[in-house]
Amino acid sequence: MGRGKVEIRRIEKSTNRRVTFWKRRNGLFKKAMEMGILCDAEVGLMIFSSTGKLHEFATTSIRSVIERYNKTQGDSLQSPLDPTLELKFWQIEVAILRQQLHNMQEDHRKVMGEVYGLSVKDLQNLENQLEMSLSGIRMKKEQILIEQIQELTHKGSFVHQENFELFNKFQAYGTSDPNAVNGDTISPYDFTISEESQGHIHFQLPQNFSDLARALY
Amino acid sequence: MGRGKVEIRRIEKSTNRRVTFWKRRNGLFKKAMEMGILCDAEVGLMIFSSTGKLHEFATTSIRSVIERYNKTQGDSLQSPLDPTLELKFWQIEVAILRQQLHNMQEDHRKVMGEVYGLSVKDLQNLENQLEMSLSGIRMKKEQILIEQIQELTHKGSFVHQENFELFNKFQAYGTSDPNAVNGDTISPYDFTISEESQGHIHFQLPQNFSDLARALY
DNA sequence: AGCTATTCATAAGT
DNA sequence: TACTTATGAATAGCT
Repeated sequence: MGRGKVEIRRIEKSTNRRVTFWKRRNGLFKKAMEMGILCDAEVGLMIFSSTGKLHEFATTSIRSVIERYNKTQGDSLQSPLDPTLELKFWQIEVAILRQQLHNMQEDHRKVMGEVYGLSVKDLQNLENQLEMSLSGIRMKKEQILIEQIQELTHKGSFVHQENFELFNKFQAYGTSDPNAVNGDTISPYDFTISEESQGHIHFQLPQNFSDLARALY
Repeated sequence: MGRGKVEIRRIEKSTNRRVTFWKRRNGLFKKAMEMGILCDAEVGLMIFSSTGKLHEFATTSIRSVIERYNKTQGDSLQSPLDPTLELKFWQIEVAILRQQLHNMQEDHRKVMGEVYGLSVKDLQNLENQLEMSLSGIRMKKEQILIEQIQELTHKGSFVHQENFELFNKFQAYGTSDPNAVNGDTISPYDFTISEESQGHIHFQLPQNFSDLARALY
């Protein structure tokens, strides 16, 4: 990355080395942090620059990481320190609290996952099913209307004509936005059944239903 | 980097988390090594994965890095020379953890309250509004039917009779369970529009909608 | 475990 | 010293 490929070997020019050190130090810290967050890991990073200065990063604290390291690796080398009873007490206290915190985090994640996941899924499901359901009802209605037309076709012309006009009125009611009948709105959550270009009836869920689903993501 | 930008937050799917952990672990080690070589630095990196396993990298050795760290930083804290300060460290650690635990509990309560409360409220709201909305649509339909009757009343008896029969057919369609028309079920989530004793049309939400609301309590 | 499409990091340049 | 940009690297989502 950067202008041209770079060989991995000590940068001789100290100015360049210092500049690169800072750039990469920051990059490394960033990635260490991301690793900690993304993968739920405890990360500790210590860097001594060529001038001897310490640069440290840790998701928790370096000391915590070192402690954990010592515990993991074997206590033999760990403590040149005097383990007084009180010291031990506090260390145990820390261990207990860490455990509690960990459990709490697990709980929290679980609940979030379940509630959010389940709700969204169910809501989505429900939305789809409502759409399918209405679609089914609409098709049946259309079918019935068509049957009516066919029935009427077999009657005398005058009566036919009269009935056909009536049919048209019903159809106008049934296939156009009901609000259009008198032009006002029933409620902000009305279903809208609107006539589309192909003459298909489109069932639209109340806007806020989708909003609700989205909000739960 | 990768297909699409990624939010820096805990990866919930453990499989993905493990995969990402390894990819990034290797990336991090590589960059740590490059930093060590390019900038002539001593680098130590410790990572505890979410399963608790230790992953370490160092240009020299972790031990060396820790010792240098202790020399540079916390002679007083880490060394056996001052148990009082050591004690203090652990006490502070306990205080920090307690605070985190407390915050976490607060968070947890808040989220539970909001998610559960809000969802149920919204769902209830939505259910009511759907009912109101359908009720409004139904009333308009009835009004239109009534107008049709009145119109027909002013026409000749034969035509009137014919039309009235037609009207009755539509009414039968419009006020009875649509499933009754041909007897099958469209979907388990169908709205049902059923004729009640007073001839009122009752809009019934899909059963699972109420179930959903209840489940979220 | 490999493969790309993409985003990211950063070496030079200004 | 800090900002910009052309490029090489890292890696997320898929198979």
